[in-house]
Amino acid sequence: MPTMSDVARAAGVSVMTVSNVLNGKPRVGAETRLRVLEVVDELGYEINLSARRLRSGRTGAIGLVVPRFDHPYFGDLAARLSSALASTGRHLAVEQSDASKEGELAALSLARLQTYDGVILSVVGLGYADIDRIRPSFPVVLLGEQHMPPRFDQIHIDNITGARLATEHLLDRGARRIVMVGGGDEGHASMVTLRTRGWELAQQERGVPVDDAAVLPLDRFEMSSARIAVRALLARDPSIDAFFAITDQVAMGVLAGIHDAGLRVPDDVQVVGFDNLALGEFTMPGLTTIDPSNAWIVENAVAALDRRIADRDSAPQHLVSPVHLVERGTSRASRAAPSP
Amino acid sequence: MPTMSDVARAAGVSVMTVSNVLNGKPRVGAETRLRVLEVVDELGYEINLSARRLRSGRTGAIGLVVPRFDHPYFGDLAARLSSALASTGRHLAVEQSDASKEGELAALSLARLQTYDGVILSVVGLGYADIDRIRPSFPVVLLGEQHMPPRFDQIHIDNITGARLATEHLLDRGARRIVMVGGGDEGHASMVTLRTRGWELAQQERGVPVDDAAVLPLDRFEMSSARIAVRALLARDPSIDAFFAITDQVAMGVLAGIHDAGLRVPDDVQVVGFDNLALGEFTMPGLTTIDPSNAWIVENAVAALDRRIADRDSAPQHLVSPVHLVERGTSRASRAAPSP
DNA sequence: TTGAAAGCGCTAACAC
DNA sequence: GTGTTAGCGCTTTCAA
Repeated sequence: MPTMSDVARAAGVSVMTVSNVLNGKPRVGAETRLRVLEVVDELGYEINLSARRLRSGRTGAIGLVVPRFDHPYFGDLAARLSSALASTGRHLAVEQSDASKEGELAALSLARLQTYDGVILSVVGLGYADIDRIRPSFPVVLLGEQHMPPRFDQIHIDNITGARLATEHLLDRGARRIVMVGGGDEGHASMVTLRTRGWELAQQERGVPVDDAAVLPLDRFEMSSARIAVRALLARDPSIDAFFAITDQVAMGVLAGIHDAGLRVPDDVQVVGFDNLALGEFTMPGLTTIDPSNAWIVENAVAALDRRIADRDSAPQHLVSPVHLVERGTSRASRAAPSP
Repeated sequence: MPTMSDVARAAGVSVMTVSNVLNGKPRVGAETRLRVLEVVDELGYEINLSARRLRSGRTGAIGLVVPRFDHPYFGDLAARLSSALASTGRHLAVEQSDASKEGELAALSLARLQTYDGVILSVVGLGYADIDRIRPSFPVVLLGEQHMPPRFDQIHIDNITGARLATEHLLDRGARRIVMVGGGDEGHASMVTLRTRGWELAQQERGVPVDDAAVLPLDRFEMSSARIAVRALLARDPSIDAFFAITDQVAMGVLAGIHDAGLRVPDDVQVVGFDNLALGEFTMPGLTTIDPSNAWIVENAVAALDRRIADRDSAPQHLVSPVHLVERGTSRASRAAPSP
């Protein structure tokens, strides 16, 4: 495996010249540059990023830490981030925080974070203390709703507004008994707590009494858990005429549960999700949902990270991404024909 | 940011002793070990992985390179791999090969691969030449059907058998005109070519004439492309009574297209997919599909990689993962009632 | 425009 | 059981 000195020797120059050529430094003769590049090609030389990092600090790699690889929401986020970074000559590596919790080295260990120039960290499921251990000087942007040390940049989704839009929409379309699937009060600002709060607020504002029994908590936000819970609930309470699912994935399970119960969507029961996964266009009928503006989130996360990489002491930003309702067929049309 | 010498100084020992403690080397006094660990904790020391890698070669990180982050098949694979590796004290970082093609440094650049102890590379969409540039000594396991330099370990899915099972199943259930969605002949052993071949073989064996016009090629294996193509096709050819979709994601689009055309599944048209995504349990009706045995693939990929990391000259293995049919509601029941 | 020296933080190899 | 020495491959600094 050739090193920079091998290249230097073969090209008859010093290692510094090779380094300068490879880093695009200006003060190199055109002829020298050409010769070096030829030798690089010839020997198949590739730079050792560990050595570069040890000396200079940079790697060109950005990390994204997500709860799970197999959740489509994070797949979408990662793909968008990857494209955004590729256009600036960097690249993305994605790690999962869930699976490694048991290991000695958490995905959050500084050791691992340090291999990146900066990290975007989805804090779903992570505690304040986990995050507080991260050295303040390390460039991190947090994604998520939890209350986190304010010294970090953080981007929230406007969960309350989103949940409110969803619930108001269902009320507008004639729903009278809306079950909040995956809801609850976790005692702190979390996705679950906030979306449930939005669901409550919308009802209060419309003068609809909020029934705590209409919150259907879920152990895990998986399709199968939701399906089973919804099927059982519908069997014992036929008055339910709508579901607000805490995520689109849960909504998929809700749709299946409704189908299992022999009911029709949206005629018997209406459904609204949250996330606007690509998938939602392809359920039958299409899933009405809340769009959390992933493009906006990615754009601002990269900007915040770049700002922090450039200046580690810049004031931390706390941003809230806009949300909007995407109407499809799982909720009833107001007057016009429903969209496909 | 404290270094190992800081720890050594504070603990009144040499850096080597600190290193030995942190690496769990046996020949360290119990008292010394304890003192070192205390100081590590106190200073918040974390090892510098770049330095370790530069010196020793290992990082504890395994790379997985996939075509796209937002394809659920790879999400599933990544999650499984991550768990498998976590149990051996290592961790997984996932990179995307698609987005960076335009960049100077491909995801395949040795520079980037080198930051891992070993890499599992999904070769969908990558060319022979791309892969051939990888230094033979670097531990890589290839995942995919393309013809690749035989010096690499490679794991294939048994695409022909899978496609055959799918097609035979449709024939068994009374289908007479089966469209292969996403099929084609790419002129070399690729997922597309092989699955199409299996579809042909099954028909030939049953004495059903193979109609080349029944291959519906797709630019991209996305739900929306499939949906549009299927809708259009059904409009002009009502004799179609089944679709074999090249992937489950395509199958999702096929189901939507059939629905758009006002036909019912499985009564009017039957559908079989390929991948056995979790999603397939939640379409209505559930998606009949081919299971490519991801658990088997992950287990064997890790084993092959470990073998190669341990001995870079071990003979390359070419493995074929078993496939089987998963019957759900998009194909007709033979005699018993259909599963949910 | 090019090069020599120093050292980033760690561990292999060997001494004690 | 613990310490010393050397050096992984690169870039920073400074000199030529």
